[in-house]
Amino acid sequence: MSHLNQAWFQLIQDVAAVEAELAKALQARHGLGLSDFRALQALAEAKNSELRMQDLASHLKLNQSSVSRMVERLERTKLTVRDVCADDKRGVYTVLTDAGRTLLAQSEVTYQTTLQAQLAERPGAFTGLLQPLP
Amino acid sequence: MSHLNQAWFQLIQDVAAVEAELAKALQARHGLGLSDFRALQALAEAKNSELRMQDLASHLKLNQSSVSRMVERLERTKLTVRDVCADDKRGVYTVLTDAGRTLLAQSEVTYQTTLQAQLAERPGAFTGLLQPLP
DNA sequence: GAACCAATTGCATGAGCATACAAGCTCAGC
DNA sequence: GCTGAGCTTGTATGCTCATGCAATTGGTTC
Repeated sequence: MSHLNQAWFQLIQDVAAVEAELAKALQARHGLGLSDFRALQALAEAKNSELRMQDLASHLKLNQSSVSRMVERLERTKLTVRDVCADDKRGVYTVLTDAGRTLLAQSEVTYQTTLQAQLAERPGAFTGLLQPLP
Repeated sequence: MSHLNQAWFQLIQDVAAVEAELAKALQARHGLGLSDFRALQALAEAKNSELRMQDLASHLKLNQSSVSRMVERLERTKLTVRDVCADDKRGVYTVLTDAGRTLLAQSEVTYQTTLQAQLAERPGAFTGLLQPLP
């Protein structure tokens, strides 16, 4: 196996391990999946805390159907609500609720600290990949 | 969102995109999943081209049940065969067949060229992977 | 109405968790 | 020293979940 090949395999596994820890922490402490968390983040950053399904999909690099189902989950737990957009009735806005904003704020602490801890545990694994090289 | 946070998100997406391309290429040209491919690689590198389920699992960082099902797939397509080990009758070796070795050899070309192409398409995203930083 | 776009729904896949099952090992008690 | 209960180790199976692709439904635009 070539050097590049091995390096890639190693990277995949390091990335996967960190992601798994992030997912576990969010799930355990806030009952939130990783994609769900990132969706909330995207909404919070969006204008009016709302996005169309499509925009959410392209931001998260998920396809329409996955987003449709994800939003279904988020709605079931009252973190977002759907809202038809007035100007184009084909479209649906997904809007962050107050509950969603609150949970997001809490989750972000978990996410941030877990991420830092995980990176610290893997010194060298991501050198050059996260900090723009000096 | 913090800088680290953003950088991580970006890395995840780049990695996911490359992995998706690898998976698509392998599936399209050889009818092989990415994990399946990596399993064949692991077997080829192992002594006698055989590994216990467990060892396969720990190498691929998959859990035991996933590997059990994966090996089932590989066997269905005649790429591997199961073989009980004589010394510990609880154990089962998964052994690469000639067909498996042949398919692997072909797939590795696809994998390698796709990987290089993908990395080349994302200049800067993976600096530090190719040349270990000086 | 024809072509198009947005969102949802049906179906298949690959993965994890919990559990069941099977083989071998240990050791107390006779 | 033999036996059998209980533990350990290795594999398989049932269920569930998130995701992708393909087909569908409903609204829009020309």
